[in-house]
Amino acid sequence: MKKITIKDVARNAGVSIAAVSYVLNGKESKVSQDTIVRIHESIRHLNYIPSITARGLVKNTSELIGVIIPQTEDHKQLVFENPFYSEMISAIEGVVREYGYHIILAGVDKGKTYLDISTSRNLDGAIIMGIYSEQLYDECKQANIPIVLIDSYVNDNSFANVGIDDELGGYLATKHLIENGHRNIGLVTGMIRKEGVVEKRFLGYKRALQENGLFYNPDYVFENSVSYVHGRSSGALIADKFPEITAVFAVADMVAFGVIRGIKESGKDVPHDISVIGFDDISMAHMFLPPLTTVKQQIFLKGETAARMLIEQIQEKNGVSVKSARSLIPLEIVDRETVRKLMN
Amino acid sequence: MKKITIKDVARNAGVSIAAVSYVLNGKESKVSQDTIVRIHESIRHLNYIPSITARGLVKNTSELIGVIIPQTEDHKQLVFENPFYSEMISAIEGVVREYGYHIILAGVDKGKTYLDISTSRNLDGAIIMGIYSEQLYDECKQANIPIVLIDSYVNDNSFANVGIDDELGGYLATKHLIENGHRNIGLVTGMIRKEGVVEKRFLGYKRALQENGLFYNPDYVFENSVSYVHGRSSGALIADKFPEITAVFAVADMVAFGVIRGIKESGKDVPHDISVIGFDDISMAHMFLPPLTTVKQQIFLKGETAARMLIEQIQEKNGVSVKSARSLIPLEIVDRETVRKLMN
DNA sequence: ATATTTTCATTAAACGTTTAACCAAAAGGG
DNA sequence: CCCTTTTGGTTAAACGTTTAATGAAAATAT
Repeated sequence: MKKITIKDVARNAGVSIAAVSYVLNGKESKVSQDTIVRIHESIRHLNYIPSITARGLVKNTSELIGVIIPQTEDHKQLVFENPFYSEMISAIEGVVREYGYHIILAGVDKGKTYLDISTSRNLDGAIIMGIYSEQLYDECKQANIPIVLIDSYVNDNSFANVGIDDELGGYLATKHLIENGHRNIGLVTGMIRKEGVVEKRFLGYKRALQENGLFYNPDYVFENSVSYVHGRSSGALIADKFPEITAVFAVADMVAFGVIRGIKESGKDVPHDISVIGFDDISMAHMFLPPLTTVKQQIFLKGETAARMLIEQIQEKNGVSVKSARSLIPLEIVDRETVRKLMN
Repeated sequence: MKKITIKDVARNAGVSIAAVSYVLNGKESKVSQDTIVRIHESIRHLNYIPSITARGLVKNTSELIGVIIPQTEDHKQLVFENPFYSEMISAIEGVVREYGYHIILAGVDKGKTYLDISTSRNLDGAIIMGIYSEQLYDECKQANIPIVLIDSYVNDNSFANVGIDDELGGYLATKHLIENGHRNIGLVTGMIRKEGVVEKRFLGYKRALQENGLFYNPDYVFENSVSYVHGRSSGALIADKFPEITAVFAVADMVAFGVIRGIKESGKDVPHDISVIGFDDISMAHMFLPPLTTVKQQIFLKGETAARMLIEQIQEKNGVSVKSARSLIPLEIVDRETVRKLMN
């Protein structure tokens, strides 16, 4: 089955391919009403679909936007364990679709990849989430296409940015626990790297402690990975060995699920014996049992915002005003059933 | 910043662009050792990255594989609520990446879309999941690229296929409940459409009932959508109005989560008062509380298999042997904590 | 030494578009 | 009626590759 090209349409309509191209591109001033309809008929009749590839070659576009997400440790897979990413991707896809773009998923491997795919595929733009590597950013600058970063703090203002106030989030979470009468509060967290999201939350945790005259006890921070398993073992550990801890702040909902599990496995109850607050409010949070109290970041809005900012950049790329906007999505505690008010 | 093309490399190395292209494509027999290294040096020095777009034009490829997934009702978004899809995508991405492909996500809209994106983007192949529409399949045939269907029963053998034995799954689930002493078993399900996955599971449910001398009671099937909310309301309904029902089979884990929630909201306990079994074994299933007893389909393996089958098809596309393979991923009950053995 | 083959390189066409440049005919202006 | 503009159209170059065709020089065979 031969592929149908613009040439076929032109022949069928008895015009030049330029004419066809013009109507395809809405430059209808260049062609008469008559031929416009003739061309449209031919298109419809032949079932012609233009090649984005060919167009891309000359216009230097791809109608593709890259979504770069973290990979698993072994670099074999994208990090999809955490629904956080899926939800955001879903949001992103929803908006770019409106504009005729498709998204292409990719991870960043050590060294290689990003610049590669960006230039070899002629991406029209990219959204990078949850990654902070100077090297990556350098590549991005070279690639020189519109980019928006999600949840990145290492940004010398070269890129548009959407994120949340993680420090505030950590603060709010911890304060919420304190307000409910808790004094010995554990923190279950991933690796605390300078300038990382997790570090900010950790900082917020400390600030809340201090502002409320509580002592920061390093023994109460359980630092490993942002994962269910780490949560689970920490939960068990806390329940078993730290009877004074009455509440824990988990830096992500997935971690919180693990913590709760661990606590229960040690024969204690959430929230009766130990309260738990999470972070993110992934959709599973409200489905979980008990429904998880957490710091809600509007994941969907976040993705949407990023996508819109990107589109905007792409569209004004003529105007070159690569405004480095920064959008902060508001945070909010959603109080469900894993935090108990301590009366004493 | 000017884009670096093969031409630049050629000039820099003092050879023709053909020579460069040959070494790029591993046809090194066509060029001497000497120049090979010179060219490689130039490539490295100029930081040259070939344009997949341009190559695609002439080779009629894109190194892109389409992953088509269902959309939400309003057609605004891809269905990502159910982690089932994310997990599969993750698996798919993992394998196609090995071969240098990227995946591009798309939904199918009424009428349009699939054929469009397939031909306009020159997809090298596509994986279609969870969709059964004759129209779509017709389009696929026209598109004439390698395709593998996941979880589809309407297949006249034109396409490769990976799925599970859903009927058996439904059967196993139900039998498991029966073996644990349950006689009045509810079914919470999405719309039962002919030839759909859900129908098969329903059929398995009925068969298990019959084979064990149990009466099939239509009042016990709660049919609406494959969603948490439907599960939740059904769970509540069952707990409230159907005291004789001691176990329910939910056609998906997400539904099961809802059912459990609904039951608990009505003041009953799972599994003490009512047992629940799910289907899929998404990763959340083992994290849930109580950990969900479910029919495990190896989602990851499923995605991987589909991807491998697709790659295979793509690679032998010369040999034209578009073998319409069908791969069945085995099923297995994983017994966790939501099914209780009834002693009576 | 001649004929043949192999090796290494180049040229140019092709892939399917877009778009600047060009042009003829028609329309409008004086 | 001539000059200018507008309208509706075409031609051809360009985008960055791949690859068939071609050919000159070197190697091998006779």
